[in-house]
Amino acid sequence: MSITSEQVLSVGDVAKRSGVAVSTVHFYERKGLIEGWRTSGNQRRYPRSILRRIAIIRIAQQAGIPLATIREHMKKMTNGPITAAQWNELSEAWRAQLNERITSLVQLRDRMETCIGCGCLSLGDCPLRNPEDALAAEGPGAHLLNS
Amino acid sequence: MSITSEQVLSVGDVAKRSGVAVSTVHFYERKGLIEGWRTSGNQRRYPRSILRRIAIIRIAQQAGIPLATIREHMKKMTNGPITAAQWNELSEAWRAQLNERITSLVQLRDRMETCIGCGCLSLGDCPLRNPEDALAAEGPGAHLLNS
DNA sequence: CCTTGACCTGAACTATGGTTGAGGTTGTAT
DNA sequence: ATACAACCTCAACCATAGTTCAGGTCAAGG
Repeated sequence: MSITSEQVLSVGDVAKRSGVAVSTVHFYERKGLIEGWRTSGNQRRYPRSILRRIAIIRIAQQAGIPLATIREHMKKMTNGPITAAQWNELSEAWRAQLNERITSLVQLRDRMETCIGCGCLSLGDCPLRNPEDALAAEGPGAHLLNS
Repeated sequence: MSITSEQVLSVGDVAKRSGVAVSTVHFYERKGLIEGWRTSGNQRRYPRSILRRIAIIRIAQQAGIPLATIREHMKKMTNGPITAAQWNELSEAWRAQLNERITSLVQLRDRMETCIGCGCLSLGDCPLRNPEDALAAEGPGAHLLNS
């Protein structure tokens, strides 16, 4: 065990306990997602609460939130342990985006299933086919359909 | 309108009608996702069915399938218009991955909602909190929790 | 004939989320 | 005291999914 106590963690301790690589801890610190302090010998030290922060970062990433957005949300929080109120604030914001992602994926799945059921690729009313046909019908103008 | 007919499309026609940029058509061709032929003057020409292929590529991307995987699946198809059977084969494969993504996002959302409801950040039984605590409880061994 | 827009290639650049390696320092155990 | 693991920085590199740009060619209309 390293000399770092239960309360103060080295970068290696953080990596082991959080499950991310040491290089990722460096990376998150460079990106302003986490913060710590340095020893007189310039080595990183973190409070134990950094583990919760990293867990939250990974959760947000699973929800599809980019790191830059996560950082903006996390900046509103204190450095110490995360309170329930802070967690509620974060998760509220992320839940909305998570729901959007889920909704659009479910819609896509449903449309794919409809398509399979109806064998509609040769028909004109396929919901998956329509985006393209709508364009073809409009002629050669600017279509702006990149989303 | 360009000289290219209803059946033969230039790269610009494809871009306009499919809604992707010309550079993206080039890119897809380089990556082996689409195929066409060249005029005597080395300009790209595509059959009209390329539009359906590009529509399918975008659908697969929305489902979270990486281009390399899309290419592998598309390689099994003929160059001409896509048949219902081919579409069924593709969508079967992608639906499975889409369902996995949806399932994991829904689980995440549900866990977040449970967390919000119970204010469990300070308790030991929070399903979102557990991954980290499990590690902390195990001590400093190798944890392999990167997934 | 000649201008102009669309096209060509190849290389470089963007952004995201990291990993890897070189070269040097710190810290702990023996 | 010294060896060895863990740490440091900075730069370069990886993959994914493209976009942009320079320098040159092609083709259609006036």
